[in-house]
Amino acid sequence: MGRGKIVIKRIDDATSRQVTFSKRRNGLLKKAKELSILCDAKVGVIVFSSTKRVYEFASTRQLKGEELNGLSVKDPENLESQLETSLKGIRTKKVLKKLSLGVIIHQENMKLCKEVNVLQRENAELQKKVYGENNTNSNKRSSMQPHCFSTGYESNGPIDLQLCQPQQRDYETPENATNLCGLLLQLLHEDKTSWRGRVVQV
Amino acid sequence: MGRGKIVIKRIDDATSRQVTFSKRRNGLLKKAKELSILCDAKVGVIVFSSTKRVYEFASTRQLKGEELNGLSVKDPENLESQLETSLKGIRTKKVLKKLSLGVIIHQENMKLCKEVNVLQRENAELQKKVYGENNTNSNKRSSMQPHCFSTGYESNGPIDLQLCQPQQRDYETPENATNLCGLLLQLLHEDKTSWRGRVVQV
DNA sequence: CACTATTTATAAGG
DNA sequence: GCCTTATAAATAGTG
Repeated sequence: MGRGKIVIKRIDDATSRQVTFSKRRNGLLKKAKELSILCDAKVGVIVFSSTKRVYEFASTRQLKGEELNGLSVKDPENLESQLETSLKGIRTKKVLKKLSLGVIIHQENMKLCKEVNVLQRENAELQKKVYGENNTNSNKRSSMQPHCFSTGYESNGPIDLQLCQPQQRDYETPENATNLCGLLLQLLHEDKTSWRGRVVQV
Repeated sequence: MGRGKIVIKRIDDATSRQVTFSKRRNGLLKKAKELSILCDAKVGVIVFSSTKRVYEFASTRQLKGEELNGLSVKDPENLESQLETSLKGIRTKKVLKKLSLGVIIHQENMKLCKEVNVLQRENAELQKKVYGENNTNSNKRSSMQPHCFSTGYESNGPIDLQLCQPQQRDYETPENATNLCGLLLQLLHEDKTSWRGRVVQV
């Protein structure tokens, strides 16, 4: 959407990158706001510039101060109200459930690992039969490890909140993270700092 | 940007709203991804549909398998310690650790499900070649249950823990405990007291 | 930062 | 959902 078409890859020139960052960041935040309004959805966007400045949009926090102080607890738009509803009746068991869920997901993970390994062996056998012994290597896969973290999940390393530090560009170092957790972390962090209007807005 | 101009206000018609939600959600996630790539920024986007599904994008880097080997649910020392550092000063760190682990494991589960499905398809093909069409049934293993995603877990895909529910629910209010949205809300709930009654100035 | 030529997103409608 | 098309919006390149 401009004078010329661009390829989506890191912009090398620092100045251009900064300019584009500024433009597109605003665009993204605007879009986020529009989506939340048009479709009545809860949307959160957080952007860390390479200089570690934070820009964000969060639809659940668009309420004005007065709304947050008063009746908003009953407002269905209010996150807290949602929490209230969502957690109705389970509060006393929530820790147990969380643990249960964790265990179950973990068990499922183990099961899936086994399944993958079995299938891989089976596949290898079948490949032999179909293509002959000497071709099996070409289809070899590395086998799964017990806890199944070997496939390189696409998300995070540790969460980096030290926003003042220059950005590490060493991709071998697991230094930063953004994903759902990171986002929520930041949202919580923002809460901690009172959500004063120091960032954004559209 | 369409056949007609629209005003940014809640779309009344539910169907239109859903359609627009879908389109704009995809657009937003795409933009987020582009921004993160072009400008080398960390970007997180999370969208909760009105049906409680969660869509997210988070700029990430691919971790190498080696970095993740050794991480386990029972012994998440690596992650924990990394989080410990990053979350210094954040009072919700305990919650967030759990949350991070949960999300990571969940994501891993998605990948495993995908992998299993791919392997099964491969297997089926090979079986045909080896044993012929009419024998495939005899070797059919019990396939992954519907709790597996049929499509890959991508950064902008919907997350729904209910689809990954491995076992019969034998704990209470499963509808809350097995839904990611619910889980997140639940986890956030632990921090609710820090939100409640806070004066927010915009 | 302003300007616009272009590309991109998307509203409306199969 | 997916496809098409006309049009609105975003924005790349430029001054």
